[in-house]
Amino acid sequence: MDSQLFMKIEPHSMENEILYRMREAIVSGKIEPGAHLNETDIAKQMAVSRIPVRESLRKLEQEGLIVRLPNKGCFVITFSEQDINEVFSLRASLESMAYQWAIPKMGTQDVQKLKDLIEQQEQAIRNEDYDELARLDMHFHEYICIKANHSRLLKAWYEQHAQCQMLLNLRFRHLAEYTPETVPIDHHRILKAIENNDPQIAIDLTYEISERVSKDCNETLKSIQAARTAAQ
Amino acid sequence: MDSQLFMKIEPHSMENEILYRMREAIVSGKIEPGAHLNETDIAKQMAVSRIPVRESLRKLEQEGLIVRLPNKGCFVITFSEQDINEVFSLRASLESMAYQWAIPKMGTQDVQKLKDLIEQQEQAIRNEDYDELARLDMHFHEYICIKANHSRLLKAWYEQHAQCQMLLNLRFRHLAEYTPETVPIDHHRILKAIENNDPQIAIDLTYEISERVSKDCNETLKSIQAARTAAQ
DNA sequence: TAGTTGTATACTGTATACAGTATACAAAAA
DNA sequence: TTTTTGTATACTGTATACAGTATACAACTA
Repeated sequence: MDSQLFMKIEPHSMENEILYRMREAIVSGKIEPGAHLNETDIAKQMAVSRIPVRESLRKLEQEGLIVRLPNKGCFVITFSEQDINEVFSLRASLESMAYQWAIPKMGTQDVQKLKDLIEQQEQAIRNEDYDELARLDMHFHEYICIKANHSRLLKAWYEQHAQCQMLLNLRFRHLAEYTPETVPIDHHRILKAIENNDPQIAIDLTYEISERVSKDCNETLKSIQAARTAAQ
Repeated sequence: MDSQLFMKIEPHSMENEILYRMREAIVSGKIEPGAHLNETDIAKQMAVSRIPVRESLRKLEQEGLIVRLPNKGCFVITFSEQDINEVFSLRASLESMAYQWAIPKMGTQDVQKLKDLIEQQEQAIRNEDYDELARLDMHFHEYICIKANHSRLLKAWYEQHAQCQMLLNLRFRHLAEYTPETVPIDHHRILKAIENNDPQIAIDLTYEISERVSKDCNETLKSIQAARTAAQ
């Protein structure tokens, strides 16, 4: 075989499939926070044995999306005010580090790529496609974290990010006033800091944005709790 | 039962036992970096089935102590220069955050506790008990990270710390000039910053120390590699 | 001899089966 | 009626068994 005819086949374990589906269901909110995840049920639904389900649950536990209680099973994480503050503050701290590592390495094609992402975000807002907006929002930050070229930083960021996504989805479903325009506006400001090769401004912005979103999520949490106690 | 007669029994799964033992063996260097971890062998040695061993290996993978290759198994992590830089830089970044969160909360009894740890370190050096010194070194930083009262930060720190310990053990076994005195000296300087309620100085010190230790470990790595190529 | 293919072996990945534990609820006793 | 105890049930934790895959090496072919 002297030329590359076929694409590489990725080792495709069931576990990755299971993991991916469950993570999606939890992050998107299809499974409610606090819900009990029954291994046998999940295994039956997906037509696999409990073992790969268990192993996926382990990974989700490490990612912080579920909590495991010995001999009781797995439960989707519920966020307290402290949890929300933790998630966003740690994410902000990790992104700050990412800016310090990434900005010196960034060239014009990186700036262009980020510019494109912002434009796509504006388009998504015009289309009222907020799922797409959330994805593009994520890609903007992800791009910078990848550019930092720091695998451990990236891994830690992904873990916090999954929980952020979960909270942002929760906010989107429950908060009346949703202001999608803030996403590209914030990103424009960050991009400017990148173009000026000034990590410190990007870092200050990150903490500012983080603070704001954290506040938003806390309000959402309170309104959900208020609605729940009112219903009872 | 009107009074507390018996201590609570912690749910004691085999897995925790297995996890603890394997982690210790890897961090301490009893198992060489790069070594293949055979599930069946380990299960046999510990007289358990492969399942709890597998689950422990998953956790070690998430902690970054081992690498899993699909259908090939688990291998103890080997550190490249990039890995070493990553581990120490991320740890420094996390500790910086810990200082910002912890220092405002610290009182005289915290300072006293840290002072005691430093004294114990000096005693350990006099006793030439370097295992104990490593433990006390760890406790100093751990105390601050716990005081930050940020569970996600603490979790991320523990993950980096396990790899740091592994590298420091490697250095201890291979590096000729070992200067244990630096540990309490550095800690004295950090403690002073804490007493002065000045996180920024503590942060600057952390990066300085991190840089130094990182350099040391990289040198160790090179000397090990040089010894290996010479042997071949 | 060099390169390819077949085959054995040993390992991981998954399925099934059973043991251990938590929980809810009914029955019994105070 | 309230508290305690027994019991059933359903779940997780673990063991065993087997299927799928990677690797090494022998046999074969050009």
